[in-house]
Amino acid sequence: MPRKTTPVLPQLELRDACIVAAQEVIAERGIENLSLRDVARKLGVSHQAPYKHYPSRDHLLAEVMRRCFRGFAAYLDARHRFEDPEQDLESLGLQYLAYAQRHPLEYRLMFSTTWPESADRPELVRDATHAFDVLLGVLRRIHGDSASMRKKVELDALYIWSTVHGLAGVMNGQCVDQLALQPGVMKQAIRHAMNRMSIALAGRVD
Amino acid sequence: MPRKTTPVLPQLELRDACIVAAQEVIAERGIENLSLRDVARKLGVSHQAPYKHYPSRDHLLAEVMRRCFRGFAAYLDARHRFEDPEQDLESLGLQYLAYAQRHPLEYRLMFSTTWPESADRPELVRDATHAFDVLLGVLRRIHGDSASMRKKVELDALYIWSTVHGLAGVMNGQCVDQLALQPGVMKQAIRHAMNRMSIALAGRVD
DNA sequence: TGGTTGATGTTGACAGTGTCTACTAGTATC
DNA sequence: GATACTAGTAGACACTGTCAACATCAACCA
Repeated sequence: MPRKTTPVLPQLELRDACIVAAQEVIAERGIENLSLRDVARKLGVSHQAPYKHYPSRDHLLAEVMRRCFRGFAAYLDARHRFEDPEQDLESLGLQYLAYAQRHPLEYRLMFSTTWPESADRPELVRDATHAFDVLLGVLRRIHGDSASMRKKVELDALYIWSTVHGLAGVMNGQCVDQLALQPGVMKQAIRHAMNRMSIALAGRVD
Repeated sequence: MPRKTTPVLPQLELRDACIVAAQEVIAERGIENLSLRDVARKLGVSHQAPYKHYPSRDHLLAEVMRRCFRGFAAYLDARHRFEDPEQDLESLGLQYLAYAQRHPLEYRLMFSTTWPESADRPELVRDATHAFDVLLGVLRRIHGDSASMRKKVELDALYIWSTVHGLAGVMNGQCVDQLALQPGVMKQAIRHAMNRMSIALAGRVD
């Protein structure tokens, strides 16, 4: 007969502590160098202790990713809101880019890491697609939510996501430092790309 | 006194064979599961043999990446050329995306993998930035190469790169399958984004 | 009350990994 | 022929993820 009581505190503590320790290790040594044994050592427990809470290293990593997605979603939701949906869209884009710049590690973890196979798909997906859902919401405020507009909204959402996501990737990718651009170009790049995007969205497309 | 003769064939054979085997392993099991010992086993040599040609696993990986960049550059250079620079730009973008779709693994390896620290920087960088250089070249044909235009060209190059690169990332990312989009949207997404981008580039920006 | 159960932890082992060292065989140069 | 260098092998090391077998201990039920 399974125990029906809720687990007591110390148990939850280790489960959460694993996440925090894992994030620290990732910040110090990178995602690919994350080791469960490091996490255990950092917490002063045996190398098998984390296995009582996560079936495998990948499950732990998946949980870290899920929390990143949640943090990212919360960050986007905390953006400056505007009545005007066009302004709100810009605010959303800038907030997206701000996150990518302030949390490059988390951003890389979310969008440049092969998802662990063991990832708890439905849960992870829900958190992961939140940014896109927000984007869809803003676009619906612009284009309306009629059936005829639905496809258009999604197409524009993909376009915007591509540009912003691409910009984020380019800005903290490894290549961009090596490009020997004119001075000041990188600083202007975001502003310029956002302007171009606004022009694009204002235009008509069949 | 170091030997001055050029190395004979069999030595080069293993050096190159390591790359091919590594690419196979990556295709089968993914980048993060690439092991030098796998490579050695695949080639029927001892686990230490590859070390005679590459100082470390990372050096081998860097060489694989370099060849990917070269193949990518060649693929772009083999695109359909147009007299009209605007058409050429579109051709370049589509070719870029075609590569990303046909060689998702290589694309991921080049743009979503942390570069090995041991990477032979100048060599790798030269091959890695080729795509960007081509893009700059096309834009110079449009805007001219005057000093006053240089910054503008680079800004537009970054914008275009972001959009195309972002599109490629979105198209073969892990998230996009989970978005439950309207039927047919994904197929149109590239066309739509390219159209939007053309509109953006046709517009004026200060 | 005492036995059972399940959660949480430990230790020890295993295979697999990258890499170091020490060795062998061959070959080009002096 | 002596020497030096290259390309390869074999063994060891520390590290990894993970499996299995234990130890505790609180909660539950007879």
